[in-house]
Amino acid sequence: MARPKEFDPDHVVDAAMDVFWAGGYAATSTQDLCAGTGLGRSSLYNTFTSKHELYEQALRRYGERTRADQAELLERSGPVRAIIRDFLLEAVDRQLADPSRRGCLALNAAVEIGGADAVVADLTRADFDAIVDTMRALIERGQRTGELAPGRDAEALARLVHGALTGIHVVGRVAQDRERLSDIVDALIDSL
Amino acid sequence: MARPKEFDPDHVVDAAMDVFWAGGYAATSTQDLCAGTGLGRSSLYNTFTSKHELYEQALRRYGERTRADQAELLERSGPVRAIIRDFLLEAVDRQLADPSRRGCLALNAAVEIGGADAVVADLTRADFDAIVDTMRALIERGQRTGELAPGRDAEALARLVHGALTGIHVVGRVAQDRERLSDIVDALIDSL
DNA sequence: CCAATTCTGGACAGGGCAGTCCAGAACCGT
DNA sequence: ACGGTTCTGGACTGCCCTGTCCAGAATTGG
Repeated sequence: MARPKEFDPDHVVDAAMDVFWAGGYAATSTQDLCAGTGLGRSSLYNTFTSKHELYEQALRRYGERTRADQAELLERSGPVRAIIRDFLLEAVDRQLADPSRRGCLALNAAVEIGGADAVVADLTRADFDAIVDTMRALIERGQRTGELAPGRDAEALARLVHGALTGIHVVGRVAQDRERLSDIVDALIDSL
Repeated sequence: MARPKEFDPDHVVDAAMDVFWAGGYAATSTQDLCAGTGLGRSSLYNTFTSKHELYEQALRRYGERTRADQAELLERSGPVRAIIRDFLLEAVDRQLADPSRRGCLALNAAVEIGGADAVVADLTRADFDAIVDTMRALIERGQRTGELAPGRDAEALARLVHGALTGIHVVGRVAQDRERLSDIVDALIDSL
């Protein structure tokens, strides 16, 4: 019917996600996005309406990815303490292995423009809630199996786990040493 | 000797701190700063070399303020659990009372440009360490008085407290309900 | 009251920004 | 092979950005 696109929009969203992730929203220019995705300006604007729209799509993609990771987490067997511990330590190691320390895209988005942009606020809040839901499910499992003390509020504990994760991502942006981050994990796991 | 400035630079730094705090670094223009401080461009640039320099001074001022708050915290008497709890709940209420949800300036700075700007990374890391130091001092006090279990690593616990505080500031940027934040405090205090 | 110095307001410069536009290229169904 | 449609590259627009400059105003010491 007509000339087909010379690129896969899905891959472009992935590439744009990386560019925004590394530079944030405001400091990333449309030229950066062209360079990072390999598209020309026309193709970018023809497929995605605006910089902001592309950012939203990148955020959505990020949410899909992290939700898939969490679903995989729920399928693991064994002590939930170890599952949560490994999950957090993976975040620590990923953060330290990344030379640009980009942290968590949803967190970065919430902090940078979550206060001024309702759509971004909704997307990031949903991402946060998804992590909390996963953690609550794990904690409830531990309480059922007797691994964890049954009396405590699983939702509140899950939110504390999420708080620890935000600490890892935030402090990890500026900290070089592993202890500052792994201490958080140790103290948390010890507290469950 | 010469014509004196028509403004107090200290007050200007305070005003600039508010402007940056509300809008972040990249999204705040020098015009915004002129409007917020009441200075003309010439006066701004005559006193502070550049937007970035003014941002650094605002960050330093913020550090002074928060360190003073923490020193005051250490002078309180009574159960340290209550002291830490009140400290965190004050952060929750301040966050929810603020319609623009600006959170913590140091955290916002670390997340927005801490990965790319070494000076900002140093300043924010120092702010984080100051909070951790304060919390560790309180926890050690609690361990000495027998209020808290003495065996646990006070430094690691202090970093978990800081993680909870980052959670409050990050989630508080996009959450409206108090429970999402107060749950973190409850679960944490219950874990000390 | 004058001279030296610093401050102030506003105009200005150069560059980068997001987004548009158009001419030509590529494709597909017929 | 051709007509209709969509895509692509690159030039272009208008705006806003940070930072500079300068002419005049304000102040103080002598």
